[in-house]
Amino acid sequence: MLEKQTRIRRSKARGGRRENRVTIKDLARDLGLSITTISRALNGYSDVSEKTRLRVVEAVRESGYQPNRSAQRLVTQRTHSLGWIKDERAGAIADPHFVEVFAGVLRACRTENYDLVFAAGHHSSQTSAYDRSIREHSVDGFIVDLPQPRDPRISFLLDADVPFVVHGRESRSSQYSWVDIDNAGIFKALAGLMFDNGHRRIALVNGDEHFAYAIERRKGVNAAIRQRGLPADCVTYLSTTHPMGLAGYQLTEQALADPSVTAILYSSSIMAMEGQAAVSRAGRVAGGDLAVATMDDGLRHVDLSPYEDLFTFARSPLRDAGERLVDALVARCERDEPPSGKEMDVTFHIAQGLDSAGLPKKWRPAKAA
Amino acid sequence: MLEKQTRIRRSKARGGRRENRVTIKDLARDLGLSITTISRALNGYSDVSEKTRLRVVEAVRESGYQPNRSAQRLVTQRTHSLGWIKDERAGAIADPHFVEVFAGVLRACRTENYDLVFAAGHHSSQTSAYDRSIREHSVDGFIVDLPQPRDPRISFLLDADVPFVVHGRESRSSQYSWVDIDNAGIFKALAGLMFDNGHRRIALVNGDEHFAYAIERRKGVNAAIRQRGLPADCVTYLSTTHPMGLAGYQLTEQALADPSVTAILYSSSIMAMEGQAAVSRAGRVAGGDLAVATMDDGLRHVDLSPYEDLFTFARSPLRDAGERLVDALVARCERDEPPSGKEMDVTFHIAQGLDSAGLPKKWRPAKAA
DNA sequence: TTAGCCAGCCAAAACGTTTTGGTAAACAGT
DNA sequence: ACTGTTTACCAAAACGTTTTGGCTGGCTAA
Repeated sequence: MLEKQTRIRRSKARGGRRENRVTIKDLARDLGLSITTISRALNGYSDVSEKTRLRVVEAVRESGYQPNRSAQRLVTQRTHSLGWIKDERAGAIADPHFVEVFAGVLRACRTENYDLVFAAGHHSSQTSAYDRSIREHSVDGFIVDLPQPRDPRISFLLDADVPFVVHGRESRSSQYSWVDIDNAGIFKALAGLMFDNGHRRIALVNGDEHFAYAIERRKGVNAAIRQRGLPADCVTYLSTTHPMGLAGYQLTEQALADPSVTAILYSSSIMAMEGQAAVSRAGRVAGGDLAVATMDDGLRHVDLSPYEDLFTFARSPLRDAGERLVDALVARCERDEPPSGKEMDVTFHIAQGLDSAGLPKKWRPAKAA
Repeated sequence: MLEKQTRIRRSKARGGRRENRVTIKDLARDLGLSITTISRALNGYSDVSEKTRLRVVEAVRESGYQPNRSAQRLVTQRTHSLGWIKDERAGAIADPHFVEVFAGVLRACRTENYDLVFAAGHHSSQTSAYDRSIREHSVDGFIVDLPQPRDPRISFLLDADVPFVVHGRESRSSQYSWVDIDNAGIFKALAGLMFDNGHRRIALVNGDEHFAYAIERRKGVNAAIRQRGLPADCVTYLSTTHPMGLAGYQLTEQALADPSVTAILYSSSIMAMEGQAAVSRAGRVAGGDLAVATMDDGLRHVDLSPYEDLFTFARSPLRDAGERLVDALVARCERDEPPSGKEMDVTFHIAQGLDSAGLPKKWRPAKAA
């Protein structure tokens, strides 16, 4: 016998999960109130008597009622979730810097009671991932990280007029919310400390200069030079597109190939640590005949304690930045606040015994401009 | 003048985001068709003529219509998203093993077109995080990883009768879907190889034996002993609750404190690598007078190439496991398939020149039981 | 007493889909 | 010509909330 073949779905089959969850309707029936009143009681409206509100709250507690998010989403046009589409270049999600920000974001999402929808998108298909997500209405706003100078994702999101927050900044930073540090100012200060202690040949071991943060850092170092009227060649610029693995060692090796280099400024404490093998190998000593300063992002799974007194640190925990990101984004999604930028605090932690030029042993803390 | 104080919400303020998205209603109007027909055309029902379907598809294409997920969620009772509530013990999301699984999960989510809702929950509050998520209806199913022998999260989820998949296994593995490797079999095989090559004192550097996987691995080693009638003290058991950082070095140091140990079996390639410093320090040589075997999880950000010919590896990429997890979970959510378990393939990669006892230099590959 | 106000409640509409249960027209078989 | 089947469509209900725009009855002020 042939099956009749009408109304057969090609795709999704409807599963038969048993749903006997308690809805607002059940509560209304049980309490002899209207749905409206239940809803308004729970949402803090003032036109519900205190007595009734307590009855409702009690009923909610004992029934375990939790409003159905899907229904809320539909009617409020809010999803109560945030999207983060991470560029999945090699190692991106393994990068300890990312992990640190991620941890902060997760924590803040929990306290703000937002869901985080995380995805990894290939670079080329990224705007389409945003596009789809927006048209589907699946999140209220996005987190964008590691912007490039004029980042196409940001162009797209600005155009789509959808809330987002950037970890970092690029050219259009007045048009969106961002959380960042004063990269230029910090590196200007660190390089300045070195110059002011008599160093005349230093190396900058920078991150990937395709990204805005690294460009700013280089600019900061340049500013320190110009401010003092020093020659351009007093800095050896080094950078890497692969900040994990061997970069710290190799770039340090390159930096020390010129024996007149007396100070190295690192863009990350991981590279600074990795570089120590090359320092020893070159017969140099950090905190002895070599000054080392580095940006410290407060990576909790990297143990810097052996270097606490040998390196100078500019410290600004990325985890805090992660939390701020969520706060800023939620402010924008929920209360429609105008774009705002936040420069995270930086504390300077000055190495002892670091001077190679007979100048005062202690660097004075600097205030990032 | 006093403000009238009626109907003031305490919490959420409704934002005024401009919504001019195209809905199914717009399409229906424009095409002169009913909403039903549009919906059915798009969902692959056979009661729409091919001609009409093409018109619909074309209109969708040019209008950029994307069904509103919130509405779909409400009516279908499906969210098309998966939840992963990760225990946020120290270093959990920084662990390279996790990162690898995560990468696989993300990739599979993209191909399956599922959203991943990721959260970090403190151990104590975990079941309540699941509970809330379930009652809110915010995901279709959960990923659970690193089970303990009788894991309370699994108890809870079984009880809640909600789809989930476990990376790993514990006592009740017939009741849920899981993806795992044959931990006992693999470690039985590796230890067996060592014994069969004449080693009589070996060390097991295991992971955290609070977790099922590590317990299984120890059992596997024990089985190898029993099978050969060897004395129990031919294995030194070592394990750590902090597999990152110094554990590899320290445990190796401990293992080699007994100079009669001629082989070390590691639970992770990271520990094996970290242990090399201690090996050198003890004046021993991996692949020379010390046999080293390790589980290799295919961590892509760990460069094992220096050890390719010195260590023996049992290899099973965690990324693949991540992809399987999603496949298994989607099968369960979408098609309500019964629980199924999957043991991932393992390939053995045998070190050369590893024998310290004058026995054949090549180990023969073993089939994990 | 009466108008006005306020506190406290509610019915119904709306959000944007999917699904149910049809109908009308065309076609086929007798 | 009549009956049944098939094709191609559709109106309305449903999903579970929030919000709008009421209404009622009691209190206050004149």
